[in-house]
Amino acid sequence: MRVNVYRDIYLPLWQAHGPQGWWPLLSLADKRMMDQGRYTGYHSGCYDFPRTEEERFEICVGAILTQNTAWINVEKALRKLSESALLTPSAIFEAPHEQLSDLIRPSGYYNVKSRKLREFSSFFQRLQGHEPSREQLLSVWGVGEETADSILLYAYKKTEMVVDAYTKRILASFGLVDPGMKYQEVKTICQCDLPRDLAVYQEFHALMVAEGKNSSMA
DNA sequence: AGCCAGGCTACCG
DNA sequence: CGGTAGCATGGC
Repeated sequence: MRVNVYRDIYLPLWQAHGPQGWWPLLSLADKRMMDQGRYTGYHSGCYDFPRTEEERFEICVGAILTQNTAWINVEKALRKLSESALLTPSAIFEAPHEQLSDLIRPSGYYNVKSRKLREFSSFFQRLQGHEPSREQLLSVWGVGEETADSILLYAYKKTEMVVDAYTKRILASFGLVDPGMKYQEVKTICQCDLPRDLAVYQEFHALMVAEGKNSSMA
């Protein structure tokens, strides 16, 4: 019988790891835990986020900073931005490159990411609170397919599956995808077996990462 | 002490 | 088109 993504992958991972409560937010984090290198900004079992436009923007910034980067380092950068009152679109857009790149240094690629954040901040301001389309997001310099879908799924609660390196690796281990398969193809494979439900989509992606992280394969 | 992390762009053939 | 160098820090 053919592997079913929901029955054979999602449900077992849910049983193993439980609800992940993505996307993590600074406002929900315990600073003492964070100082020990443990991130605690999750909200397991609650999908009523973001609650404010500030939280929405924070998710977008995190989505850009986490490109090919461990979350622990993104968290440091986010906290620095927040402490310097630079976690708003206008502040980031107006900040000098030197200051911005210095604050986000821990998340790596700080010169490129500094530009990406400025470009995105400009875009976000122009939205005037409206929801961006996937196409609009992709038109922003520094936003690719995965980042666009992360923003749509977690910041705007759209049922768009996020496909990352872990997802491809895990689905490949089930023989569902070939290495080198395009983003959209993998996305379609995930979405066709999963109920079109926000919580399921968010948890599926988060569970992929949880599973991918603790099984240090390759 | 390497290896690698929740990618994307630019440029090459 | 597909393939790949470049970007960079910090944790394990």
